[in-house]
Amino acid sequence: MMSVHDDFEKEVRGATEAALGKIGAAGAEYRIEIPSAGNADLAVPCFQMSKSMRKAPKAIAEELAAAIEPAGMIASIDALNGYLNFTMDPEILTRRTIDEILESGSCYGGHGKNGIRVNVEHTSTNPTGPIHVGRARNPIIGDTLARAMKLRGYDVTTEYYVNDVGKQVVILTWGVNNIPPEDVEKADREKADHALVAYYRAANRMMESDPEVQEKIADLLRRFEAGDSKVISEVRKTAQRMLDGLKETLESINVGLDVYTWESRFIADGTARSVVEQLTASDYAGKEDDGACYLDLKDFGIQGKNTKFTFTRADGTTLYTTRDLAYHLDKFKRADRVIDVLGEDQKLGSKQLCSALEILGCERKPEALFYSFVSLPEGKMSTRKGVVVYLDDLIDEAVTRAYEEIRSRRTDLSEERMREIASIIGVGAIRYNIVRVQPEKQMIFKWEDALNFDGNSGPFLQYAYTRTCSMLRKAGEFEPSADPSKLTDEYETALVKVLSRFGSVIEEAAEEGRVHMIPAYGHEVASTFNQFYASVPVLSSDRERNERLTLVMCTRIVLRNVLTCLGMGAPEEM
RNA sequence: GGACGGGUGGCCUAGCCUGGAUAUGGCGGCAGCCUCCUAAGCUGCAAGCCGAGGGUUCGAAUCCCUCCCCGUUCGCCA
Repeated sequence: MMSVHDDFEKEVRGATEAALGKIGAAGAEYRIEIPSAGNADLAVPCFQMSKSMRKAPKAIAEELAAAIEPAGMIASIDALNGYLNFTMDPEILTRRTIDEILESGSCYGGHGKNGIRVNVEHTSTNPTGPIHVGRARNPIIGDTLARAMKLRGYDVTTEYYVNDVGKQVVILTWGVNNIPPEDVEKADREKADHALVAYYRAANRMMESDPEVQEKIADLLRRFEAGDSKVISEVRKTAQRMLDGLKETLESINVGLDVYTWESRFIADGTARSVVEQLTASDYAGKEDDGACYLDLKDFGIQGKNTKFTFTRADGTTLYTTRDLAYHLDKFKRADRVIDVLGEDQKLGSKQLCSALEILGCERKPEALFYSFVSLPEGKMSTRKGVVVYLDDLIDEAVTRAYEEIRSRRTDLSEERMREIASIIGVGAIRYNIVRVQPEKQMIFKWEDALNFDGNSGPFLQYAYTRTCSMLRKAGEFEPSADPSKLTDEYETALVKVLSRFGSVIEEAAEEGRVHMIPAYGHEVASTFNQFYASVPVLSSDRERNERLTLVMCTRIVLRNVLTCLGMGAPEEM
């Protein structure tokens, strides 16, 4: 279905071309843009045609404006500063926007099912410790992208790749099975991930200082790589315990993943081995003196000291990226589009993976979405060193703050209800503050920013939402009406305009992975609604009551869709 | 040293891909607004050589070049 804006642009294009013909400049190049100034809806800058027409832009704009009569959706045309400005008929915009929102409801902003299967892999943190805020962008960006794509119409599957292979999980397993509980620091909470990470840290420390421990861990790793089923299942068991803790954290911020794929599977089912065989047979393959195999990727735009990408160790065992290749080949079978949400440290690895896929004759590539790490003012976070802020602690702090806020302003709510709302607000604040900034921008974690509840924040959107709920609750029964002749106030028009843009925001977020557009848009909706709320009486209005309530209803739908996309709760009161 | 990303009022941030009118929004600061639908709100004010310098263009935060600062990376780790 064509949106109001698409239809309007089409009419503007038609009118502009006709006008150019009339003034003897048919075929002139022009652009249509959204004005950065003024109240018009679309504009045609007349600067670029100025040279060939040998006329001042201002004069061209004026001539063009004079050559166009308002018709159809075009309500008025005017020339200003060398721009030809078009204003859309507000009545048409209002009626079509409201009708579409009421008709589409929770699907508003989307496009209907498109049948394209998308696999979004996100989070995939090593199961060696709790999720810390340095990595917290991953689940939040990934989950938001998945939700936006779902709304847009994709058939989305989210997936977590569990690294149950390699030195790190072996160290953890050794620690859990060999260090007595009294030798590790007491965990600050009982969740498995928090309880287990102490063993991981202790094992790392012991390994560094005690050659005997180092040898024991090396031995365990050798048995693991040799396929010792007892060792493999021990490691898997530890990883599973850790993962259960991670899942709990993810659930608490409304992130649920559809599929968990274990890395060890690609060793067990032989697909990693088959990748090795195919790569070895390729023209780019080489072998070190000691037997390690590599691809030389100098022809694939990989630059640096070393263009080699090693895919087996000297002993022939596979490496992480080798197994990741098998994993991607598997994902390609299951989805039409494969998206990986990755930390910026994976950039080279991802590029090597794409080159290797090409060498394997695979025509498809994963689409990578990279984000920069969140660091602390004193430097980067490290699970091993214990220099971290855990996501669980951030959530607790945010919920506690939200609880205090509610208790200070509400006396009519039950304890249970206040706790429930506090959780919705606290979690919303965290998700919003993280997804707000474009992924590639580095972030420095500060408690006061992370816990911001005012202005450009999650609770700001939720608060506007509760206002819509409260008004509709108090209004009781009413007859919905999109009669545009009764919604002519500037605040009403501004609100309708903002609501009408939701589809294009979702399009950009979903198609280009620009998820930070969603919170920015949500803030605009909430802010425009708050201005309307402060200036236009609704419940006490008479002649326009139904139309205003209908507009409030539409705002509620859009805000709820935005909140859903952001994985934030929509509280009826707060 | 190479590669990739970031640098926008005191602080955080949008815009950059696709050049265009007075550079977006927030925090903090200052001054106002609750006899009206929840003040987690609204209104107003102060605050900017868009990292620096060149170039292209009628026009540059946006494109190109050089340089500076920050982050990531250049493992037979994951």
